[in-house]
Amino acid sequence: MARKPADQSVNRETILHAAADVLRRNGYEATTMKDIASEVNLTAASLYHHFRNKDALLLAVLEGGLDHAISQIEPVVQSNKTPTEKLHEMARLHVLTLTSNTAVGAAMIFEIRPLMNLKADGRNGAHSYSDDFITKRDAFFQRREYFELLFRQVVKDGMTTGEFREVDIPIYTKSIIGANNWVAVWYKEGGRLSGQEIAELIADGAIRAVKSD
Amino acid sequence: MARKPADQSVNRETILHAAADVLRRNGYEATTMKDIASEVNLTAASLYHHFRNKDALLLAVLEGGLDHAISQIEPVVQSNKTPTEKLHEMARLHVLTLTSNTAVGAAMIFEIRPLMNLKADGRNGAHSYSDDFITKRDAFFQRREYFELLFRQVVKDGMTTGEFREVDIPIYTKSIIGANNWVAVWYKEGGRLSGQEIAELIADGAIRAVKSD
DNA sequence: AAAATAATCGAATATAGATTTAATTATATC
DNA sequence: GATATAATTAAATCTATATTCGATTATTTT
Repeated sequence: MARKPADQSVNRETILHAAADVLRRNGYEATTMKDIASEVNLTAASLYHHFRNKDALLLAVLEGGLDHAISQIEPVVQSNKTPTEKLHEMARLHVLTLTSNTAVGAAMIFEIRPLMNLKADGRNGAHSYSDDFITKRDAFFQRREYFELLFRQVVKDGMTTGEFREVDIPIYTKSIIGANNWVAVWYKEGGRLSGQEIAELIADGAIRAVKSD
Repeated sequence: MARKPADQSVNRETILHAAADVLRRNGYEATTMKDIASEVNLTAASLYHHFRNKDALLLAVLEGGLDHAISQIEPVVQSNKTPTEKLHEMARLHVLTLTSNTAVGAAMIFEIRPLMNLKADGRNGAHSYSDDFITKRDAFFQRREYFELLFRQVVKDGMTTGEFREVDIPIYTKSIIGANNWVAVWYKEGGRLSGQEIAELIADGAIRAVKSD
């Protein structure tokens, strides 16, 4: 057996989905190429036809997740709603994103640290990361800051219009995002509340925390 | 060289502190015994004199962190303050715990998943976890639930007294804890605000989210 | 229907990293 | 001071991966 017939063949997207799933279960470091490969009925070796290496594969998963989240939030910021409405909708969509794709959601949280603090190898014989990987990693973090910036902007606008009280913008933005992100940690499908309901409740709380008296 | 003179000798506590630090930087999976050993000028082999294995060592760090957090929160719950005061103080102390010990704080977040989803080895030749480890792991999670329960109880009390609006207790508790926990992700010493200030601000937000109108 | 390209695999390579073992030296106890 | 125990190490072991390589078969292009 070598190349599989067309209908059993696997494409990049399929691999990314599977990888996200494995990542959610095991985390960055504990995820093996074999784990991912098995998920799509390939061997580890075959993955290297689709991705340069493990780093590249896993980073691609995170990029996809972040892009999706941003694509949800961005239009809301640009709409002509009030800051209150915007913030509510943004928080709601953020949580919804996390509940509907827990794989990516959890990755967005748990893989940050391994990515931030790349093992300072290089001296010892360990694999040092490719330039390409570092570049993409940095771009990922910039985009992640942009995501947060979108929230900050709306909080700021709300303070300007007087809808929001005078809060410390970075702190409150991070609090809101933190509360949202935490959902990815505990949410399990089939629980008492739907993703929709949870998103709504959490968004309500976010607004309450910043609303003027 | 074999046994070092008394003043260069290392004890269990010292190792745990160092381990917490390495853990914060690298995370559970990426932390090697050598990493920890170097931090206290030992060899990896020496660690096995103090701890049965890597699992036991790392779990000990988490246990210590959680115990400390609980020891901070528990007295507040048992005090005769109002629920509003209690919740504020609990959130404040929780955040303060995280900023003053970021190592443990981050561990409490990032090591949950690797611990929850232990690689389902056993079939293949991989090391399966010792019974002792599993037992301690489970105890850790139970204690972690207890920590959350303390918050839930106060939220519930606040609803009873009417100080808090009718919120969904689990969701709001998790939101508050999530916002708090997130601090461990972004907090860096020497930033614009002190841990004290940050803790205060976040606690304010937590109260606002649940306060009655 | 050749020729080129894509997708896959088994097997080989290389290595890091947990754990074990046996030896060595420092403290403690008697 | 002799004996036991504690702390440490270097070296060996063993295994799980990541990654590479060459061969093989399926599509696609010409």
